[in-house]
Amino acid sequence: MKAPVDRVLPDTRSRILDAAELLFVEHGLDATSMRMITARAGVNLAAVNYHFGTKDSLIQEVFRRRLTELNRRRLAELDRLEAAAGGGRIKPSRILEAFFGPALELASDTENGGSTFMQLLGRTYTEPNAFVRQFLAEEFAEAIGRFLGALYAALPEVPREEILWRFHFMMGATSYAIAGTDALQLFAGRFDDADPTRFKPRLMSFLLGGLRAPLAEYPDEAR
Amino acid sequence: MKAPVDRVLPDTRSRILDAAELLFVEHGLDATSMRMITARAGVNLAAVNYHFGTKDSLIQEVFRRRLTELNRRRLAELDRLEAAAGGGRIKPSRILEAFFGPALELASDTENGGSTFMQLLGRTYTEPNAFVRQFLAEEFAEAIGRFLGALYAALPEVPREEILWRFHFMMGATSYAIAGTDALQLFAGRFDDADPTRFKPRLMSFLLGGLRAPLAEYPDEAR
DNA sequence: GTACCATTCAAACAAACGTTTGAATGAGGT
DNA sequence: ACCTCATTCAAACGTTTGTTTGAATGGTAC
Repeated sequence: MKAPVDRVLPDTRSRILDAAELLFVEHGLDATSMRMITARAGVNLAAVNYHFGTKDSLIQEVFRRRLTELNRRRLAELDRLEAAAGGGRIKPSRILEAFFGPALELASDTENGGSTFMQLLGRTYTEPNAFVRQFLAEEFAEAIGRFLGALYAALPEVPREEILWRFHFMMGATSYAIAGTDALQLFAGRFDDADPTRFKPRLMSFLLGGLRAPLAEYPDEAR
Repeated sequence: MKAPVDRVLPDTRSRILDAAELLFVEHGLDATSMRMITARAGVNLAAVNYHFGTKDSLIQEVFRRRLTELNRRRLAELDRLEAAAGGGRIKPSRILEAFFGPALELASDTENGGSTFMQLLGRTYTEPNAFVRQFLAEEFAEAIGRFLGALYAALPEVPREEILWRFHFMMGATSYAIAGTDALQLFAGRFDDADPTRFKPRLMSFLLGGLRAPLAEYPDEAR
């Protein structure tokens, strides 16, 4: 039926992926039409369906080609930490660095479209589209599981559920820092400098402060 | 031309707004069609255009009716704090409570659709749609300006740009906590309890820890 | 040189989109 | 009783959507 060669990437495929990535950030997944993509990529309208099958498959591939590599790097860093610790405890700050570091580095790569993609990823975490959610969850499952386990081991005195929540909060803060800076102009004109390479130490400091914050009390009824 | 009465809200208007709010959360703004909205609201297709003009105006009204009240409550709380302090310093934790407290309370109101709306709001912060961004920015401008000013005054020893960033991070963490819990199943099956009333103390503790974190050093080149 | 096959292309497809229209409806004021 | 006017309704409007089709194109292998 449809079996495009995969050993050699014709330029068309990459051009489509790059154009789609850019347009998805500018207009969102739904608001980006096939015609917009093929026009910017300078290819024929039918090329997307020929190379990727459907628009959904194209979306999936836009994420997959970057995410696989990102999470591979994260897990490699974690492997290094665990090997170096040799069964001993790992400092939480190192774990955070291993998880959020690669993301922030990718977010500051403006030459190969990494920053574009990270903006896209940040705003797609809250995407309602069912198949995108499903796909992202699968792509992240392993990395999140591993890093949660590492944090549990690094902070044995903190309840696991608390760590779980704080990891969630940290991902939120990071995604917004990357995706939301120019996306929403809530802080318009207030940031001198939104370059991820520059705010990385700020963010890491914030995340670590949040992770280490004293445990709150949990009344049965708030207020 | 088009001047519907505004002193009395016919049921149709509210039914449309409620249905739209729900569907926007489920499918996103673009993926929700007029026909889906009117079908769920049980009204005629033309009713939306009659009552709101265009789909964009409807979107705007969905946000406006809740946001105006939310930010009014936030500013009222801040007014109280500033009056009580009488020119003296206000504890940062109180300021955070005044800003994020009302949002979390609205997020736990499942009876009047408040939680639905807060999920919608959380994921709309990163919405690429130009007119939505513009509108949200205007709606938030006053509150953000006031609260930033209050934090500057409460933490005079912290550089303003640092506070700005941390406020951004805090908004990100909060939005995710509200919008991302069930939206993306990254943490699927891991949360026992996603009720906002229950995670509020957790989040507040995390935010305060992040706000108070030691300042990072800023090397000219990271790594 | 010719047969093959992946790729490109212009054109068309049905379906769904937001919006408009003009007639029907029905409660309220005079 | 009659006029008024906000509201509802079924139907249609012209666009745009993602996808499909069948013919052209052009390099590679024999």
